[in-house]
Amino acid sequence: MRASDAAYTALQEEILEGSLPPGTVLGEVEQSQRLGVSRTPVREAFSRLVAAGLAVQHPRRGTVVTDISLEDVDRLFEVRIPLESQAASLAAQRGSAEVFTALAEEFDAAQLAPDAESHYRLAARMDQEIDAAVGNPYLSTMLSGLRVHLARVRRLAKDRPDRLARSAAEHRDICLGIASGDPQMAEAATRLHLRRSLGYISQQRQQLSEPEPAT
Amino acid sequence: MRASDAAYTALQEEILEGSLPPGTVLGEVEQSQRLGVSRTPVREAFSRLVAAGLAVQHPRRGTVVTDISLEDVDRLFEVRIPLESQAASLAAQRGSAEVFTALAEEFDAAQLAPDAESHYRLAARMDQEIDAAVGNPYLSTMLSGLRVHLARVRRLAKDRPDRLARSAAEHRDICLGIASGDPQMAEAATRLHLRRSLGYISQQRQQLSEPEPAT
DNA sequence: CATACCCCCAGTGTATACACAGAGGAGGCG
DNA sequence: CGCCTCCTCTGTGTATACACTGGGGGTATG
Repeated sequence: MRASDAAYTALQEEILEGSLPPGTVLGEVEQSQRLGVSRTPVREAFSRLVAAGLAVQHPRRGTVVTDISLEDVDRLFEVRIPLESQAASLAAQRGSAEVFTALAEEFDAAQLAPDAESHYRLAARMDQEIDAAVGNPYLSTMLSGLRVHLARVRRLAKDRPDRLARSAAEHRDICLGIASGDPQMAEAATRLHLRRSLGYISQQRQQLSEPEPAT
Repeated sequence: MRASDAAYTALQEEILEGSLPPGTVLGEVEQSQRLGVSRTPVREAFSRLVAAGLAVQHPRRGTVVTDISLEDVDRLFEVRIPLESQAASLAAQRGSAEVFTALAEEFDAAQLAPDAESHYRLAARMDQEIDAAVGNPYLSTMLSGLRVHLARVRRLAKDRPDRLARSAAEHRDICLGIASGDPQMAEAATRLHLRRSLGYISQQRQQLSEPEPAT
Protein backbone atom coordinates (compact mmCIF):
# COMPACT_ATOMS: atom_id res chain seq x y z
CA MET A 1 0.00 0.00 0.00
CA ARG A 2 1.42 3.32 -1.02
CA ALA A 3 1.51 5.98 1.64
CA SER A 4 -0.24 8.47 -0.62
CA ASP A 5 -3.11 6.07 -1.18
CA ALA A 6 -3.35 5.37 2.51
CA ALA A 7 -3.42 9.08 3.26
CA TYR A 8 -6.10 9.72 0.66
CA THR A 9 -8.24 6.84 1.84
CA ALA A 10 -7.97 7.92 5.46
CA LEU A 11 -8.79 11.55 4.71
CA GLN A 12 -11.68 10.70 2.39
CA GLU A 13 -13.07 8.32 4.96
CA GLU A 14 -12.91 10.92 7.68
CA ILE A 15 -14.48 13.60 5.53
CA LEU A 16 -17.33 11.34 4.43
CA GLU A 17 -17.86 10.07 7.94
CA GLY A 18 -17.88 13.56 9.36
CA SER A 19 -14.98 13.48 11.76
CA LEU A 20 -13.36 16.08 9.53
CA PRO A 21 -16.33 18.45 9.28
CA PRO A 22 -16.72 21.02 6.50
CA GLY A 23 -14.58 24.07 7.05
CA THR A 24 -11.73 22.16 8.64
CA VAL A 25 -8.39 23.49 7.46
CA LEU A 26 -6.00 20.72 6.56
CA GLY A 27 -2.37 21.68 7.05
CA GLU A 28 0.24 19.60 5.29
CA VAL A 29 2.54 19.34 8.26
CA GLU A 30 -0.32 18.75 10.66
CA GLN A 31 -1.81 15.91 8.62
CA SER A 32 1.56 14.40 7.83
CA GLN A 33 2.30 14.17 11.55
CA ARG A 34 -1.14 12.85 12.35
CA LEU A 35 -1.14 10.19 9.63
CA GLY A 36 2.47 9.29 10.21
CA VAL A 37 3.62 9.92 6.65
CA SER A 38 5.67 12.65 5.07
CA ARG A 39 4.36 15.81 3.48
CA THR A 40 4.81 14.53 -0.05
CA PRO A 41 2.09 11.84 0.01
CA VAL A 42 -0.11 14.21 2.00
CA ARG A 43 0.22 16.77 -0.74
CA GLU A 44 -0.80 14.19 -3.29
CA ALA A 45 -3.76 13.16 -1.17
CA PHE A 46 -4.82 16.81 -0.92
CA SER A 47 -4.66 17.17 -4.68
CA ARG A 48 -6.91 14.18 -5.08
CA LEU A 49 -9.33 15.51 -2.49
CA VAL A 50 -9.51 18.77 -4.40
CA ALA A 51 -9.98 16.92 -7.68
CA ALA A 52 -12.80 14.91 -6.11
CA GLY A 53 -14.43 18.11 -4.87
CA LEU A 54 -14.10 17.21 -1.21
CA ALA A 55 -11.77 20.12 -0.47
CA VAL A 56 -10.71 23.42 -1.96
CA GLN A 57 -7.33 25.04 -1.84
CA HIS A 58 -7.11 28.60 -0.59
CA PRO A 59 -3.99 30.22 -1.98
CA ARG A 60 -2.10 30.81 1.24
CA ARG A 61 -4.45 29.39 3.79
CA GLY A 62 -4.28 25.69 3.22
CA THR A 63 -6.88 23.28 1.92
CA VAL A 64 -10.24 23.32 3.62
CA VAL A 65 -12.94 20.65 3.61
CA THR A 66 -15.82 21.72 1.40
CA ASP A 67 -19.31 22.15 2.67
CA ILE A 68 -22.12 19.99 1.35
CA SER A 69 -25.18 22.12 1.66
CA LEU A 70 -28.76 21.11 1.07
CA GLU A 71 -28.81 23.34 -2.00
CA ASP A 72 -26.01 21.24 -3.42
CA VAL A 73 -28.32 18.25 -3.39
CA ASP A 74 -30.40 19.80 -6.16
CA ARG A 75 -27.29 20.52 -8.19
CA LEU A 76 -26.05 17.02 -7.63
CA PHE A 77 -29.28 15.47 -8.80
CA GLU A 78 -29.31 17.68 -11.87
CA VAL A 79 -26.27 15.72 -12.95
CA ARG A 80 -27.16 12.41 -11.39
CA ILE A 81 -30.54 11.99 -13.00
CA PRO A 82 -29.43 12.21 -16.64
CA LEU A 83 -26.30 10.15 -16.02
CA GLU A 84 -27.94 7.30 -14.15
CA SER A 85 -30.85 7.32 -16.56
CA GLN A 86 -28.45 6.90 -19.40
CA ALA A 87 -26.58 4.19 -17.53
CA ALA A 88 -29.76 2.25 -16.88
CA SER A 89 -30.82 2.61 -20.48
CA LEU A 90 -27.51 1.31 -21.77
CA ALA A 91 -27.44 -1.48 -19.22
CA ALA A 92 -30.82 -2.63 -20.47
CA GLN A 93 -29.36 -2.86 -23.96
CA ARG A 94 -26.16 -4.61 -22.97
CA GLY A 95 -26.56 -6.31 -19.62
CA SER A 96 -27.36 -9.92 -18.94
CA ALA A 97 -30.91 -10.60 -17.80
CA GLU A 98 -29.83 -13.21 -15.24
CA VAL A 99 -27.72 -10.85 -13.19
CA PHE A 100 -30.40 -8.21 -12.88
CA THR A 101 -33.20 -10.67 -12.33
CA ALA A 102 -31.23 -12.02 -9.39
CA LEU A 103 -30.67 -8.51 -8.10
CA ALA A 104 -34.35 -7.76 -8.43
CA GLU A 105 -35.16 -10.74 -6.25
CA GLU A 106 -32.65 -9.61 -3.65
CA PHE A 107 -34.27 -6.19 -3.54
CA ASP A 108 -37.62 -7.85 -3.21
CA ALA A 109 -36.38 -9.75 -0.20
CA ALA A 110 -34.73 -6.66 1.28
CA GLN A 111 -38.01 -4.82 1.00
CA LEU A 112 -39.43 -6.91 3.79
CA ALA A 113 -36.66 -6.24 6.31
CA PRO A 114 -35.47 -2.67 5.75
CA ASP A 115 -31.96 -2.13 7.02
CA ALA A 116 -29.93 0.91 6.01
CA GLU A 117 -26.52 -0.68 5.84
CA SER A 118 -27.49 -3.77 3.87
CA HIS A 119 -29.71 -1.66 1.63
CA TYR A 120 -26.88 0.64 0.62
CA ARG A 121 -24.57 -2.31 0.18
CA LEU A 122 -27.04 -3.94 -2.16
CA ALA A 123 -27.57 -0.67 -4.02
CA ALA A 124 -23.82 -0.36 -4.42
CA ARG A 125 -23.72 -3.82 -5.93
CA MET A 126 -26.44 -2.82 -8.36
CA ASP A 127 -24.46 0.27 -9.37
CA GLN A 128 -21.45 -1.94 -9.86
CA GLU A 129 -23.36 -4.35 -12.07
CA ILE A 130 -24.78 -1.52 -14.11
CA ASP A 131 -21.30 -0.08 -14.60
CA ALA A 132 -20.04 -3.47 -15.71
CA ALA A 133 -22.97 -4.00 -18.06
CA VAL A 134 -22.60 -0.57 -19.66
CA GLY A 135 -18.86 -0.95 -20.13
CA ASN A 136 -18.25 2.75 -20.53
CA PRO A 137 -15.22 3.93 -18.54
CA TYR A 138 -16.11 7.60 -18.98
CA LEU A 139 -19.57 7.08 -17.57
CA SER A 140 -18.27 4.92 -14.74
CA THR A 141 -15.68 7.49 -13.77
CA MET A 142 -18.24 10.27 -13.63
CA LEU A 143 -20.70 8.22 -11.67
CA SER A 144 -18.10 7.17 -9.14
CA GLY A 145 -17.10 10.80 -8.73
CA LEU A 146 -20.72 11.59 -8.09
CA ARG A 147 -21.23 8.80 -5.61
CA VAL A 148 -18.62 10.25 -3.28
CA HIS A 149 -20.77 13.32 -2.88
CA LEU A 150 -23.93 11.28 -2.61
CA ALA A 151 -22.40 9.45 0.33
CA ARG A 152 -22.17 12.83 2.04
CA VAL A 153 -25.74 13.66 1.15
CA ARG A 154 -26.81 10.45 2.78
CA ARG A 155 -25.64 11.84 6.09
CA LEU A 156 -28.02 14.75 5.71
CA ALA A 157 -31.13 12.61 5.41
CA LYS A 158 -32.41 10.22 8.00
CA ASP A 159 -33.28 6.79 6.67
CA ARG A 160 -36.76 5.96 7.79
CA PRO A 161 -37.68 2.28 7.40
CA ASP A 162 -40.64 3.04 5.15
CA ARG A 163 -38.46 5.02 2.81
CA LEU A 164 -35.91 2.23 2.69
CA ALA A 165 -38.61 -0.27 1.78
CA ARG A 166 -39.91 1.96 -0.99
CA SER A 167 -36.41 2.58 -2.20
CA ALA A 168 -35.83 -1.15 -2.38
CA ALA A 169 -38.97 -1.54 -4.43
CA GLU A 170 -37.83 1.21 -6.77
CA HIS A 171 -34.47 -0.44 -7.14
CA ARG A 172 -36.23 -3.69 -7.93
CA ASP A 173 -38.15 -1.95 -10.68
CA ILE A 174 -34.95 -0.62 -12.17
CA CYS A 175 -33.44 -4.10 -12.16
CA LEU A 176 -36.56 -5.53 -13.74
CA GLY A 177 -36.45 -2.90 -16.44
CA ILE A 178 -32.85 -3.71 -17.20
CA ALA A 179 -33.43 -7.46 -17.04
CA SER A 180 -36.27 -7.20 -19.51
CA GLY A 181 -33.94 -5.45 -21.93
CA ASP A 182 -36.22 -2.46 -22.22
CA PRO A 183 -34.12 0.72 -22.20
CA GLN A 184 -37.08 3.04 -21.82
CA MET A 185 -38.50 1.08 -18.92
CA ALA A 186 -35.13 0.99 -17.19
CA GLU A 187 -34.67 4.69 -17.72
CA ALA A 188 -38.15 5.56 -16.54
CA ALA A 189 -37.74 3.45 -13.41
CA THR A 190 -34.44 5.17 -12.70
CA ARG A 191 -35.90 8.64 -13.18
CA LEU A 192 -38.80 7.71 -10.93
CA HIS A 193 -36.50 6.44 -8.24
CA LEU A 194 -34.25 9.46 -8.34
CA ARG A 195 -37.11 11.95 -8.36
CA ARG A 196 -38.54 10.22 -5.33
CA SER A 197 -35.19 10.17 -3.57
CA LEU A 198 -34.80 13.86 -4.23
CA GLY A 199 -38.33 14.49 -3.09
CA TYR A 200 -37.70 12.62 0.12
CA ILE A 201 -34.56 14.60 0.86
CA SER A 202 -36.27 17.88 0.01
CA GLN A 203 -39.10 16.98 2.32
CA GLN A 204 -36.64 16.36 5.12
CA ARG A 205 -35.04 19.67 4.33
CA GLN A 206 -38.37 21.33 5.08
CA GLN A 207 -38.60 19.53 8.37
CA LEU A 208 -35.07 20.49 9.31
CA SER A 209 -35.85 24.18 9.01
CA GLU A 210 -38.89 23.75 11.24
CA PRO A 211 -38.49 23.11 14.95
CA GLU A 212 -38.25 19.41 15.67
CA PRO A 213 -41.50 17.81 16.80
CA ALA A 214 -41.58 16.03 20.12
CA THR A 215 -39.99 12.62 19.75
CA MET B 1 2.66 30.66 -12.02
CA ARG B 2 3.37 27.53 -10.10
CA ALA B 3 5.78 25.10 -11.66
CA SER B 4 3.32 22.23 -11.27
CA ASP B 5 0.65 24.17 -13.14
CA ALA B 6 3.09 25.07 -15.85
CA ALA B 7 4.13 21.45 -16.19
CA TYR B 8 0.55 20.26 -16.37
CA THR B 9 -0.43 22.88 -18.91
CA ALA B 10 2.55 22.09 -21.09
CA LEU B 11 1.99 18.36 -20.98
CA GLN B 12 -1.74 18.62 -21.58
CA GLU B 13 -1.12 20.95 -24.50
CA GLU B 14 1.36 18.58 -26.06
CA ILE B 15 -0.88 15.58 -25.60
CA LEU B 16 -3.89 17.33 -27.10
CA GLU B 17 -1.85 18.74 -29.93
CA GLY B 18 -0.33 15.39 -30.69
CA SER B 19 3.34 16.04 -30.19
CA LEU B 20 3.17 13.55 -27.34
CA PRO B 21 1.36 10.79 -29.21
CA PRO B 22 -0.56 7.99 -27.49
CA GLY B 23 1.70 5.32 -26.10
CA THR B 24 4.47 7.72 -25.17
CA VAL B 25 6.01 6.78 -21.85
CA LEU B 26 6.52 9.79 -19.63
CA GLY B 27 9.42 9.40 -17.23
CA GLU B 28 9.56 11.70 -14.26
CA VAL B 29 13.23 12.48 -14.58
CA GLU B 30 13.02 12.82 -18.33
CA GLN B 31 10.12 15.29 -18.21
CA SER B 32 11.55 17.20 -15.29
CA GLN B 33 14.74 17.79 -17.25
CA ARG B 34 12.87 18.66 -20.42
CA LEU B 35 10.49 21.09 -18.73
CA GLY B 36 13.17 22.53 -16.51
CA VAL B 37 11.41 21.83 -13.23
CA SER B 38 11.99 19.33 -10.49
CA ARG B 39 10.43 15.92 -10.21
CA THR B 40 7.94 17.00 -7.57
CA PRO B 41 5.80 19.28 -9.76
CA VAL B 42 6.14 16.78 -12.59
CA ARG B 43 4.71 14.10 -10.33
CA GLU B 44 1.78 16.34 -9.53
CA ALA B 45 1.25 17.06 -13.20
CA PHE B 46 1.26 13.33 -13.94
CA SER B 47 -1.35 12.74 -11.25
CA ARG B 48 -3.56 15.35 -12.83
CA LEU B 49 -3.08 13.87 -16.28
CA VAL B 50 -4.14 10.49 -14.94
CA ALA B 51 -7.14 12.03 -13.18
CA ALA B 52 -8.13 13.71 -16.44
CA GLY B 53 -7.82 10.42 -18.28
CA LEU B 54 -5.05 11.61 -20.56
CA ALA B 55 -2.55 9.11 -19.17
CA VAL B 56 -2.48 5.89 -17.20
CA GLN B 57 0.10 4.74 -14.72
CA HIS B 58 1.66 1.35 -15.22
CA PRO B 59 3.01 0.06 -11.93
CA ARG B 60 6.71 -0.02 -12.75
CA ARG B 61 6.75 1.22 -16.28
CA GLY B 62 5.96 4.85 -15.92
CA THR B 63 2.91 6.81 -17.03
CA VAL B 64 1.92 6.44 -20.65
CA VAL B 65 -0.24 8.70 -22.76
CA THR B 66 -3.62 7.07 -23.34
CA ASP B 67 -4.94 6.25 -26.73
CA ILE B 68 -8.11 7.87 -28.02
CA SER B 69 -9.62 5.35 -30.36
CA LEU B 70 -12.56 5.79 -32.64
CA GLU B 71 -14.53 3.39 -30.47
CA ASP B 72 -13.99 5.76 -27.57
CA VAL B 73 -15.94 8.38 -29.46
CA ASP B 74 -19.14 6.40 -29.04
CA ARG B 75 -18.48 5.98 -25.33
CA LEU B 76 -17.73 9.65 -25.02
CA PHE B 77 -20.94 10.66 -26.71
CA GLU B 78 -22.92 8.28 -24.52
CA VAL B 79 -21.96 10.58 -21.68
CA ARG B 80 -21.86 13.82 -23.57
CA ILE B 81 -25.35 13.67 -25.00
CA PRO B 82 -27.26 13.38 -21.73
CA LEU B 83 -25.02 15.89 -19.97
CA GLU B 84 -25.14 18.58 -22.61
CA SER B 85 -28.82 18.02 -23.14
CA GLN B 86 -29.39 18.60 -19.47
CA ALA B 87 -27.14 21.65 -19.52
CA ALA B 88 -29.05 23.16 -22.44
CA SER B 89 -32.35 22.43 -20.77
CA LEU B 90 -31.29 24.09 -17.54
CA ALA B 91 -29.75 27.02 -19.38
CA ALA B 92 -33.08 27.61 -21.10
CA GLN B 93 -34.71 27.83 -17.70
CA ARG B 94 -32.10 30.05 -16.09
CA GLY B 95 -30.14 31.90 -18.75
CA SER B 96 -30.68 35.39 -20.03
CA ALA B 97 -32.28 35.64 -23.44
CA GLU B 98 -30.05 38.53 -24.54
CA VAL B 99 -26.80 36.61 -24.22
CA PHE B 100 -27.98 33.66 -26.24
CA THR B 101 -29.77 35.73 -28.83
CA ALA B 102 -26.49 37.52 -29.43
CA LEU B 103 -24.68 34.21 -29.67
CA ALA B 104 -27.25 32.92 -32.12
CA GLU B 105 -26.58 35.90 -34.35
CA GLU B 106 -22.87 35.28 -34.19
CA PHE B 107 -23.39 31.69 -35.23
CA ASP B 108 -25.58 32.90 -38.04
CA ALA B 109 -22.81 35.13 -39.27
CA ALA B 110 -20.21 32.39 -38.85
CA GLN B 111 -22.32 30.09 -40.96
CA LEU B 112 -21.48 32.18 -44.03
CA ALA B 113 -17.70 32.03 -43.60
CA PRO B 114 -16.83 28.64 -42.16
CA ASP B 115 -13.51 28.66 -40.37
CA ALA B 116 -12.49 25.88 -38.03
CA GLU B 117 -10.57 27.91 -35.49
CA SER B 118 -13.09 30.70 -35.08
CA HIS B 119 -15.92 28.17 -35.07
CA TYR B 120 -14.47 26.25 -32.16
CA ARG B 121 -13.67 29.46 -30.35
CA LEU B 122 -17.27 30.57 -30.69
CA ALA B 123 -18.53 27.16 -29.64
CA ALA B 124 -16.29 27.34 -26.59
CA ARG B 125 -17.83 30.70 -25.71
CA MET B 126 -21.27 29.17 -26.01
CA ASP B 127 -20.28 26.34 -23.69
CA GLN B 128 -18.96 28.91 -21.27
CA GLU B 129 -22.19 30.89 -21.35
CA ILE B 130 -24.24 27.75 -20.84
CA ASP B 131 -22.10 26.80 -17.88
CA ALA B 132 -22.56 30.24 -16.41
CA ALA B 133 -26.30 30.21 -17.01
CA VAL B 134 -26.76 26.79 -15.45
CA GLY B 135 -24.67 27.65 -12.43
CA ASN B 136 -24.06 24.05 -11.48
CA PRO B 137 -20.42 23.42 -10.51
CA TYR B 138 -20.83 19.65 -10.63
CA LEU B 139 -22.16 19.77 -14.16
CA SER B 140 -19.51 22.26 -15.25
CA THR B 141 -16.72 20.14 -13.83
CA MET B 142 -17.92 17.03 -15.63
CA LEU B 143 -18.40 18.85 -18.90
CA SER B 144 -14.96 20.41 -18.76
CA GLY B 145 -13.51 16.98 -18.08
CA LEU B 146 -15.29 15.72 -21.17
CA ARG B 147 -14.19 18.62 -23.34
CA VAL B 148 -10.56 17.68 -22.89
CA HIS B 149 -11.26 14.37 -24.57
CA LEU B 150 -13.44 15.96 -27.20
CA ALA B 151 -10.53 18.16 -28.17
CA ARG B 152 -8.63 14.98 -28.95
CA VAL B 153 -11.54 13.59 -30.92
CA ARG B 154 -11.48 16.72 -33.02
CA ARG B 155 -8.08 15.71 -34.29
CA LEU B 156 -9.52 12.47 -35.61
CA ALA B 157 -12.10 14.12 -37.83
CA LYS B 158 -11.35 16.47 -40.66
CA ASP B 159 -13.39 19.67 -40.59
CA ARG B 160 -14.98 20.07 -43.97
CA PRO B 161 -16.41 23.56 -44.59
CA ASP B 162 -19.91 22.26 -45.23
CA ARG B 163 -19.90 20.44 -41.90
CA LEU B 164 -18.67 23.55 -40.12
CA ALA B 165 -21.49 25.59 -41.65
CA ARG B 166 -24.08 23.02 -40.62
CA SER B 167 -22.58 22.81 -37.18
CA ALA B 168 -22.84 26.59 -36.86
CA ALA B 169 -26.50 26.39 -37.83
CA GLU B 170 -27.08 23.70 -35.24
CA HIS B 171 -25.36 25.78 -32.59
CA ARG B 172 -27.55 28.68 -33.57
CA ASP B 173 -30.61 26.53 -33.04
CA ILE B 174 -29.40 25.57 -29.59
CA CYS B 175 -28.89 29.21 -28.70
CA LEU B 176 -32.31 30.10 -30.03
CA GLY B 177 -33.85 27.35 -27.96
CA ILE B 178 -32.15 28.60 -24.84
CA ALA B 179 -32.94 32.23 -25.62
CA SER B 180 -36.60 31.42 -26.02
CA GLY B 181 -36.61 29.88 -22.58
CA ASP B 182 -37.93 26.59 -23.88
CA PRO B 183 -36.08 23.74 -22.16
CA GLN B 184 -37.42 21.06 -24.45
CA MET B 185 -36.48 22.98 -27.57
CA ALA B 186 -33.00 23.64 -26.26
CA GLU B 187 -32.58 20.01 -25.33
CA ALA B 188 -33.89 18.75 -28.65
CA ALA B 189 -31.60 21.07 -30.57
CA THR B 190 -28.66 19.88 -28.51
CA ARG B 191 -29.50 16.23 -29.06
CA LEU B 192 -29.89 16.87 -32.77
CA HIS B 193 -26.56 18.62 -32.97
CA LEU B 194 -24.72 15.94 -31.05
CA ARG B 195 -26.29 13.08 -32.99
CA ARG B 196 -25.25 14.78 -36.20
CA SER B 197 -21.73 15.39 -34.90
CA LEU B 198 -21.44 11.76 -33.96
CA GLY B 199 -22.85 10.71 -37.28
CA TYR B 200 -20.34 12.86 -39.10
CA ILE B 201 -17.45 11.40 -37.16
CA SER B 202 -18.73 7.86 -37.65
CA GLN B 203 -19.02 8.51 -41.34
CA GLN B 204 -15.41 9.62 -41.47
CA ARG B 205 -14.48 6.52 -39.55
CA GLN B 206 -15.89 4.46 -42.39
CA GLN B 207 -13.88 6.45 -44.88
CA LEU B 208 -10.73 6.05 -42.85
CA SER B 209 -10.95 2.29 -43.02
CA GLU B 210 -11.40 2.45 -46.78
CA PRO B 211 -8.50 3.43 -49.02
CA GLU B 212 -8.37 7.16 -49.53
CA PRO B 213 -9.93 8.34 -52.79
CA ALA B 214 -7.79 10.32 -55.20
CA THR B 215 -7.54 13.90 -53.99
C1' DC C 1 -5.07 57.37 19.96
C1' DA C 2 -5.11 55.82 15.34
C1' DT C 3 -2.78 54.41 11.39
C1' DA C 4 0.90 52.87 8.70
C1' DC C 5 5.05 50.40 8.11
C1' DC C 6 8.16 46.79 9.13
C1' DC C 7 9.55 42.45 10.97
C1' DC C 8 8.65 37.81 12.08
C1' DC C 9 6.50 33.53 11.33
C1' DA C 10 3.63 29.98 9.64
C1' DG C 11 2.88 27.40 5.86
C1' DT C 12 3.22 26.08 1.16
C1' DG C 13 6.03 25.32 -3.25
C1' DT C 14 10.13 23.27 -4.96
C1' DA C 15 14.41 20.76 -5.03
C1' DT C 16 17.21 17.02 -3.87
C1' DA C 17 18.71 12.97 -1.45
C1' DC C 18 17.65 8.30 -0.12
C1' DA C 19 15.27 3.76 -0.23
C1' DC C 20 13.05 0.13 -2.54
C1' DA C 21 11.22 -2.78 -6.01
C1' DG C 22 11.00 -4.91 -10.42
C1' DA C 23 12.97 -6.10 -14.77
C1' DG C 24 16.64 -7.42 -17.72
C1' DG C 25 20.99 -9.37 -18.62
C1' DA C 26 24.88 -12.10 -17.68
C1' DG C 27 27.08 -15.90 -15.66
C1' DG C 28 27.16 -20.33 -13.62
C1' DC C 29 25.38 -24.84 -13.04
C1' DG C 30 22.92 -28.95 -14.45
C1' DC D 1 23.03 -25.85 -24.60
C1' DG D 2 19.35 -24.34 -21.72
C1' DC D 3 17.61 -22.73 -17.48
C1' DC D 4 17.95 -20.71 -13.12
C1' DT D 5 19.76 -17.32 -10.14
C1' DC D 6 21.86 -13.22 -8.80
C1' DC D 7 23.35 -8.66 -9.67
C1' DT D 8 22.75 -4.30 -11.42
C1' DC D 9 20.32 -0.56 -13.09
C1' DT D 10 16.47 2.25 -13.91
C1' DG D 11 12.69 4.46 -12.23
C1' DT D 12 9.29 5.45 -8.81
C1' DG D 13 7.92 6.36 -3.78
C1' DT D 14 9.14 8.86 0.27
C1' DA D 15 11.55 11.99 3.25
C1' DT D 16 13.67 16.19 4.31
C1' DA D 17 15.83 20.59 3.53
C1' DC D 18 15.44 25.19 1.60
C1' DA D 19 13.18 29.34 -0.35
C1' DC D 20 9.46 32.41 -0.89
C1' DT D 21 5.20 34.63 -0.08
C1' DG D 22 1.47 36.50 2.44
C1' DG D 23 -0.42 37.73 6.74
C1' DG D 24 -0.53 39.28 11.41
C1' DG D 25 1.15 41.71 15.16
C1' DG D 26 3.92 45.11 17.24
C1' DT D 27 5.89 49.55 17.35
C1' DA D 28 6.68 54.11 16.05
C1' DT D 29 5.08 58.36 14.34
C1' DG D 30 1.72 61.82 13.13
